[in-house]
Amino acid sequence: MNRFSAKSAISKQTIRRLPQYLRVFYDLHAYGRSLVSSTDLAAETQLLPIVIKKDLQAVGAPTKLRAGFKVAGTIEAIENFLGWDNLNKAFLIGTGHLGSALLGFSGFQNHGLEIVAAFDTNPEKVGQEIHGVQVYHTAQLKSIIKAKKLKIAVLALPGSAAQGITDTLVECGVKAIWNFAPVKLSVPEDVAVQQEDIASGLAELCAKLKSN
Amino acid sequence: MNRFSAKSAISKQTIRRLPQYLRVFYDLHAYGRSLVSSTDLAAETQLLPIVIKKDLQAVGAPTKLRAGFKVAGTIEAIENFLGWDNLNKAFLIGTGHLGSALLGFSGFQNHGLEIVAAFDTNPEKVGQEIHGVQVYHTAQLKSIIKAKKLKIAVLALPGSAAQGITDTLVECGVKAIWNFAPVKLSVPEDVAVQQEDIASGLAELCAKLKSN
DNA sequence: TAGATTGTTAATCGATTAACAATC
DNA sequence: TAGATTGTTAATCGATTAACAATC
Repeated sequence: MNRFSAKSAISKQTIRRLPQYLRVFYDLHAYGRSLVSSTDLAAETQLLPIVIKKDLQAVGAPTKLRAGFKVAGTIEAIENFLGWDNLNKAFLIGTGHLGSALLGFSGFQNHGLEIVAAFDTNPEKVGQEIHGVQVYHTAQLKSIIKAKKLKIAVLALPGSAAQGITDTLVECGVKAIWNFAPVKLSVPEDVAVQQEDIASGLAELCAKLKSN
Repeated sequence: MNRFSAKSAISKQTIRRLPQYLRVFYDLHAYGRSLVSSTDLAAETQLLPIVIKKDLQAVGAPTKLRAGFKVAGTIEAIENFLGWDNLNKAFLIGTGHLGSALLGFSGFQNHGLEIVAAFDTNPEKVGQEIHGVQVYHTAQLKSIIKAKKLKIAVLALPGSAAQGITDTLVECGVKAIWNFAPVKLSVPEDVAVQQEDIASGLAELCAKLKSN
């Protein structure tokens, strides 16, 4: 959020909870429920009813007064808010352990993401298919991004290579980078970066373990 | 944090930043730096100096007035706070794409975690070694946990199986669960759970992308 | 000394939680 | 109607940021 863009009324924490709601609502929908109250959702999610109410309100989920949230409409509202109502094409850089696992994670299809190409410099990987996705040499990065008009990158490579590749991605007009390398990336402010650090979660767990 | 345990003075966000500091300090140490100021660290990490000062203060990192933080001592302080100064033995349940990737992630050795066994029900996996870790049948879970006195579990299995396995783990005396399955686990309050939801990060990225 | 830094308290900001009115 | 719920405003809590004193 920079000082020129409109202030988003929706908190980061709310956004992080949305996929959880979505999963519950998919289940409810599959069971044929058409309405669900925040108290029922609270039992299911271990969140407070007021948190759920506020979160769903924030994305404009439709309600029926005194009866709860409309299941089908809420799914639409969340998917629409996140842009998950149609698939965004993305590509992966780095097909090591983590990268391969990401390619095998079919769940992304439910999350608006379709990985249509992968890149690596390892000659044993280039030319192969991993979980149905073609692996190209990183040298082809620019031409393929431009040809396929890709805007979303997933980075699963060593920290030392991440910033260099990022600069290339920015040049090619990539607008979103999901970064699993343990380095903070520098990008222009019109490029969205989401930094994942698996060690943060482990640190939290270890801190909890010590305090118990 | 329940109402009986002492209130931890250190915030969750601070804890999540500790691994990042640790990486920077390892580098500084490797380069032979013995002192570093919070302003220098700020340039490196893209955090504010005051954030760094407070975070490191919270874990008791040693300083030299007017000169900054002592590199070696700060590494010790962070590692000690997280319990990463000696390896904790852990085990993995579920050797699918993600589980295998976790086994291949050598970085855990730097983060106080050593995965010494893996479990799966798939007959093609049982009896194999993945990245040097033996895969046992889930039926052997109880006996191996007890024999090896394991206290930390890493869950990388389908959501539908997670709670059932968790109940078994709790019975066996497991004290910490790092859960990659997309379900909230119910556990007694003396068991630490860290929930990872990869979709949360993707949701954040998509929200940023839309607002740019 | 001057200046850069840590140390520490206060102010601000944002998210969560509580309270209660409005509704059917 | 009574009661369960959403809707909405206020209070609380926690984390971040600012300000400035103390230090060498």
